[in-house]
Amino acid sequence: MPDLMEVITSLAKRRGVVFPSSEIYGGLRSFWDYGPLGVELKRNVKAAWWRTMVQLRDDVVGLESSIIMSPRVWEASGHLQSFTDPLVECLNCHQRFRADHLPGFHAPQSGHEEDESTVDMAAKPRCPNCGDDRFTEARNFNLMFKTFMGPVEEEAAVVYLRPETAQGMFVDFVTVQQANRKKIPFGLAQQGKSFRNEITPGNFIYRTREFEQMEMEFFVEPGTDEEWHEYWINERLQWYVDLGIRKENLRLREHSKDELSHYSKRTVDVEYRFPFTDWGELEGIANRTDFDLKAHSKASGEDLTYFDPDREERYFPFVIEPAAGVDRALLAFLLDAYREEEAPKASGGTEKRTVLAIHRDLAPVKVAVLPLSRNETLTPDARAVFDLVKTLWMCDYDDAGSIGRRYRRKDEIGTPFCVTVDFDTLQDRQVTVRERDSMRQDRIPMDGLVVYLRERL
RNA sequence: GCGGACGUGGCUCAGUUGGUAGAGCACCACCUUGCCAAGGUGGGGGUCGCGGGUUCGAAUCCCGUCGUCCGCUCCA
Repeated sequence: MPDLMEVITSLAKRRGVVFPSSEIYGGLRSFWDYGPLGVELKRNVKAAWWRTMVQLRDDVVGLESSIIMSPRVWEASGHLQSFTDPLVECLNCHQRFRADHLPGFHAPQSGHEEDESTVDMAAKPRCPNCGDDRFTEARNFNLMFKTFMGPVEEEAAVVYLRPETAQGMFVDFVTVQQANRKKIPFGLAQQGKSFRNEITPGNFIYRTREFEQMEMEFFVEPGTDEEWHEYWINERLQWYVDLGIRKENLRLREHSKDELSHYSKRTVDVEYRFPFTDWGELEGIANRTDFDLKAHSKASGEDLTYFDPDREERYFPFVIEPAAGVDRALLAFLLDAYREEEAPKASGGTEKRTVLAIHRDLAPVKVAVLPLSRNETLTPDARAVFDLVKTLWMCDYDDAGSIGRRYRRKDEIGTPFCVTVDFDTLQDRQVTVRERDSMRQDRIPMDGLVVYLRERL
């Protein structure tokens, strides 16, 4: 098989799942649009997450905070300082490095993100590539997108697009906790867009500058945080398994001390075996301790502690955060579901069959209604079946081309069930239901179709 | 941003030493067909990424720019 990423990227474009943004202007690097099937797929990924993380639990509630927040949020959270990478370029070979990753480099004072600090040459860091010790000045590069609020582009009106959804949940913690009478342990869950001006985006929708997150902040009593951390690590790994990702393509990876985020005490990633890298992160489960609530308390002057009625005292809860990327999860689901099989051909021999064996809950279209041929005697019944089924599931009506061709088209986009109306239907009021994975066919009475499908969807 | 490769219809590509664009697949219509990518006929679609330059003339040469892929780096 040719490179799987190319196959998936091409399939995504061809079938209107995902394609480059602003393409008529040559595209815009690292931005992507979701077409009709992509939207459905993405909505399904998010819905599946919401269902397990919010709907099926009594200790997690939802939130939708704004993308642009007070700039003071990002000062307090540490993102203005710590989301800044000091970059230097080797004057000899022009390779670029994070200055603070070079041995012997003295990190510049962080502060205003546009400062250019002088590199301490006395320390003599060496280029890891060519060994030269001459570098450009360190340039602080903040990963947050900046924009201006109000009519005048003045410094006072600078605001940022959020680089994570989490801060909304910290800032709103007390309000939700009190308004909804939540007792610890409980969590706030949120899905939404985040923005990071990554130095090097790429690999299709794996790393983009505009992306969607699914994050949950779980507030717990200090001392129980490590236990809860373990709990959520396992829950989150299982979520991907339950949605059909093969276990051998998943693993957990512990962050080393020096790669921990500025807010984290311990982080474990759920990783997927992406084709373009050995293992790539799908989701990070971090123990954020009481870092954020404390920081916001201090910066805002508001008391963000929690009163524990059992212990009869106030404290800052610890936070366990499973933070997943919607787009890269979607990519993993696509990659893992893609199959090329040999299927028997009518005229003998076998032929390639492309199947997206994606979990039913994620499939963009659940049912396709296919009249055996485009024929006005079949149309009324076929339309009637379509009009019924579409009220319950995303449904396709397709009468263009041969029946075999249409089955293959539906396989390629992962439609789990095809309902075929044929000439016998006119007499026996039965339809053929064909299942994607097994290619099994059942003859089902039309008035029992919904029950049949409901049992399998 | 640096090094390397590359940008021709929806997809995969061809295009000879510069002479004003082709194929297969896909798509649409009609006919035929009737349960796993069938056949026939007809059809739509490309200012050859974009912008300059050289030339009588450029998809083919030069410059710039945008974008893609692989490395360096980063995270959801």
